[in-house]
Amino acid sequence: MDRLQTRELAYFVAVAEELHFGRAAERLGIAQPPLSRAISRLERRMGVPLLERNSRKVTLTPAGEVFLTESRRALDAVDAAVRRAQRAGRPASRLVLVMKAGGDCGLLPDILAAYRTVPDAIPVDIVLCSAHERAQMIRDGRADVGLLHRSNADLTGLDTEDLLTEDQVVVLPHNHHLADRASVRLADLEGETMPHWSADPPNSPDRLSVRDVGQLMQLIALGRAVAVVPASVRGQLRDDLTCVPVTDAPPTTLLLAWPQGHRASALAAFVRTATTIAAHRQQTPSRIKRRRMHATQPST
Amino acid sequence: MDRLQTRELAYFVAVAEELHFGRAAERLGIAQPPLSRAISRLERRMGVPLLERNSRKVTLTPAGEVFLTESRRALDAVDAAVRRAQRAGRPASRLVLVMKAGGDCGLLPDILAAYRTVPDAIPVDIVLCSAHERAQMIRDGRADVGLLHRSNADLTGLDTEDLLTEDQVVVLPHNHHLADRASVRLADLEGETMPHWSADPPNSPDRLSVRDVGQLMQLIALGRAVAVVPASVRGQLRDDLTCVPVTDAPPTTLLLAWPQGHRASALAAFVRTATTIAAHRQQTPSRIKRRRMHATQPST
DNA sequence: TAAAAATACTCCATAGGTATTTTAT
DNA sequence: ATAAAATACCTATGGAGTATTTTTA
Repeated sequence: MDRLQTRELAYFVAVAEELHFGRAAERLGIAQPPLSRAISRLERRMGVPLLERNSRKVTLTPAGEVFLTESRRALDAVDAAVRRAQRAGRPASRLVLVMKAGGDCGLLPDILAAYRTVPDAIPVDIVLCSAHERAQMIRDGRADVGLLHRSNADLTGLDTEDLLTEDQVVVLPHNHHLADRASVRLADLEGETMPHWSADPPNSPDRLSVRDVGQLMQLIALGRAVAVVPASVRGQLRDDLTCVPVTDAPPTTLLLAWPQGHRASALAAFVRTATTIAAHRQQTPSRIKRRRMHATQPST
Repeated sequence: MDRLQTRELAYFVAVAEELHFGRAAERLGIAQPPLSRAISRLERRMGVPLLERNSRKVTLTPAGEVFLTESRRALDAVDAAVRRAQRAGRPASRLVLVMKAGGDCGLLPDILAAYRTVPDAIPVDIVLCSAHERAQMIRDGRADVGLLHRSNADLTGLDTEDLLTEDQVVVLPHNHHLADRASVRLADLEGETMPHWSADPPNSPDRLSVRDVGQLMQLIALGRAVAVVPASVRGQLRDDLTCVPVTDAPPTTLLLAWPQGHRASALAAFVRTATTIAAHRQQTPSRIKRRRMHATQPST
């Protein structure tokens, strides 16, 4: 079989996401019939049915599920190829760093200050974005490097370097019955609502979901939820909230992530600077252990 | 810019590899003029020159270098999407394992025997291939899982699990001046020729390169080279060769690798079985340490 | 019976071919 | 002088549009 074109992947992704040929066609800016034809030709060429359809609904076959995730990954890779080549062409202009607001554990000012003193340092652009977007932006070449928490993200396709490991605290409204405790255990939080991070606006109101820290804190202030977060958020807490250490929550790790296998010298210098600063910082607040991953250290 | 088609990536890769529009066109099965046009349109669309050309030679710009590696990766991802979906469509037929001949440290028979007893085990196809092909085959979906040595391979895009760690020995012809030593150090091998693994037939005869163990052993028997290899090759040595432990060579790690993020149940069961068997085996020959990577353990 | 996918057909944009020119060594 | 890329011009495959039919919940 000759190789698929990205157009065919994109068409399939649209249909698989909409589960409706008409809406998918609209999203793609084409008419419905050519889309139907493209998909059936795709299935014929691949020799595998990807969708079950009748006149009332469209569903993915198991092969279709696999093809959806794989196609997304492949399209990302194509887009990343272009973006990275373009960046390499307009030489070493800026380093784009993605992070969540407040997601730097207070480490970033020192890192930036130290990086500025490095020979050949280039300006660093900070892009703030919601939780799930960060890894994506690195993967598809829109960003060069990101600050993430290990637990928070899917790290496939990224190389990483741990910066620091923190204990976790639970954020509570002042009137919560655990708010005055010196510490709590996870078991004490049994039955509390914990929102999950969501990329899109809430679709199912049955589970609480938030897009950013502001939304999360709002829900906690309203008594609708609590959240276990890294201890460093203490420094940026609203007046109406308080923190209590969670003694048995696993420590969480802040890490730098960048596209797998990338070794641009500006990136390498930034990563080295950041790990140095983080290692230095990690000395001071004791009881916190620092671990190092095996990830490839970029180098010139 | 609208998204590139894989055709355009493939055209660029051909030109970038051949560094000659005529030969690249021939390889692609098209005429030279459309290829020239396609590449210049690509550069115009991307806004970045990828190739410097004059009538005598073609060279890659820095952006072109980046685009070459990124394009290869993207094309792999597209091919992998198809192969994996096809595999998911023809349900759970066989597990394809790639390895180098003799590259299992004698572990594979036990692993296969143990895996056969697992519920829902499926047949395992063994594909033997040369050193560099293995990671590639896993990445592009031709294989499900592979046996590799850490040092030997580029592990980007793969999840891995260490199986066992071995000390290394140097393979020598009987008449070599170090052949009777109880052990040697790396410094003793200073000045010896060490072939490197090569995917393609030798192109530059100045550096010795080999494609498989047979070729390597042949060169050693001829006194043209020596090689530092994992201790387990002792069991498969030709009569005219001998092994001497290298005391200060870093231990080498045999590992299982599979496509990053893949969690098919058959694969997960195989990985679990293999690590269990390897852990068990590792007990017996002492002085060898076992380490575990952080890689994602696939699970149903 | 009605919403939605599949067919039938038509058209044109663009991938690709052939012939030729330009360019740099 | 010549090898090799670029340009000019032509052809035709197949991607996309409109109109219509088929399907099944």
